[in-house]
Amino acid sequence: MTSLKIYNSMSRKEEEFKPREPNKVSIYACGLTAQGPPHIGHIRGAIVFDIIRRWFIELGYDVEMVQNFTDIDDKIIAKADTEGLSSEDVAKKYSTAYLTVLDKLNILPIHWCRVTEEMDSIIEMVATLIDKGHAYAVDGDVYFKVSSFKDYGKLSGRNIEDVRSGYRIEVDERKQNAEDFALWKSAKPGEPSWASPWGPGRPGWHIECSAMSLKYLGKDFDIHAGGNDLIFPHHENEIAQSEAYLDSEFAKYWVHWGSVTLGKEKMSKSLGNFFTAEEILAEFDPDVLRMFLISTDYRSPVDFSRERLAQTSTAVARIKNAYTRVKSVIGDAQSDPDTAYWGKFSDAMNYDFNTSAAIGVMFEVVSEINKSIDDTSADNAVTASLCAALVKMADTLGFMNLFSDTVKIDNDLSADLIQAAIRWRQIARETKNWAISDAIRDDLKALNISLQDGANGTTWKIETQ
RNA sequence: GGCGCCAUACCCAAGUGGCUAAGGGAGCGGUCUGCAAAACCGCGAUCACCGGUUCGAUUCCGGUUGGCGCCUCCA
Repeated sequence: MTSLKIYNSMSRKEEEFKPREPNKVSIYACGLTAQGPPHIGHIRGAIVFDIIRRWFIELGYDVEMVQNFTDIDDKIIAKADTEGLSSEDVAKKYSTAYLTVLDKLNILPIHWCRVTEEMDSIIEMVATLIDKGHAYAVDGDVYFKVSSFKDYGKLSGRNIEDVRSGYRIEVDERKQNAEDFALWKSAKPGEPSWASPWGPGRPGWHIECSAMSLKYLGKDFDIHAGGNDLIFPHHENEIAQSEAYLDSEFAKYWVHWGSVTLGKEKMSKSLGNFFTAEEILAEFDPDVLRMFLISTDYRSPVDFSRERLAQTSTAVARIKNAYTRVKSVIGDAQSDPDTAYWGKFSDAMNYDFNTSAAIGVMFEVVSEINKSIDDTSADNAVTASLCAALVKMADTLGFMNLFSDTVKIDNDLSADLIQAAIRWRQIARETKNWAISDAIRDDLKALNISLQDGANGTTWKIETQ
């Protein structure tokens, strides 16, 4: 088997994946701040790490997958004011919305953690950083002293001077240097707060991910993932505080996915140019959304539009059509997946999860299947192995509905009745009784069953949507 | 200004120095067909531009042009 290559943002190269422990992989993916409905950009992240994870499972790894919710921060407090809810309820509302969407999208279960439930480990980490001289407390706030960490900027390619000169917002004068960032923020009157050695307050944004990933995955865990907009400052700061705390390496591989754009401009909550996952899923099948988002390399930006999603629907229908047609030829014949195509698919996935190429292979299989349907001399055993390869590929990529409708009815009396109707219609056709022939087809159509006449006989499929 | 990423056909998009530059959508022509739908066959790319390295560059290096992201909160 060829080895798995992963693009590591730290080295900016594809590297051979070597797990910390044999056959085990630990992944931490930065989650979201639960302050608004999840949009397509969030969904892309979820689907990217879901596919990475499914491929590790396919390769035989035990996968430990942790993701966080930021359930307390400035924006949540602000949102609580405008919505007339508590911060806690705001966080609960939007984290639940995200979980609901993940469920619809067939995302594998995740080990969730939440900032408000991890205060002890966060406070311990901040205290240790102060003890080690990497942080200082001022008036109830705690800041990380960036100049105390030699490697600062190694992920994003910046140095401290770059960061200082690029600093555009007003600098809090209590900070020793502009680039220092908050580990702990004191609470203003009326704000939710937690007790700490520096007074009541809440964690800064970056410390939570360090504390939670280290708590659940341990030092030197395998993969730290997130959107590429998190590289600076979030991941850079995580590295600084974590490696200063550990005196050793934090995570081994850094995986960053690209943004979703709208008219080439990044979709984001602050710009307001986003589609929510909910509204898109009301219009399109989850498999169509998944297919759309993974037909571009995960590291590149992907431009979102309903037109492109509609094109993807057509492409998805091609796969469904091939499957339903071939099923009515080969029936339930079981077979091992075709090794040549599966090998090609694996090679694609093993090279930094090249889903675009992998999907290309799926369509090559679809094409082969379609040819075999019209070819009366085709070997059904070969066709069945192509079909098995297609199903395995779709499962591996996390598609859920491509084949389910047919499978459901295949095991039912209905399938036999449909076949009977097709025979009656064939008799009508042979006697050129088009009225009866079309009536049968129309009646089945009313039941969402469509018929297709081919050189090799008539096939049927369930119409979805 | 600093730090990065990107440029492949009408649109989307893969491409790990050498083999016909994958695949999807749209289009055009044909086959099959009572009609319909689906499918099949055929048609299409001097790989943004200019240099360099190499026997050989879409691929590596430098520059130019154009686009995008991060440097405030972002997935």
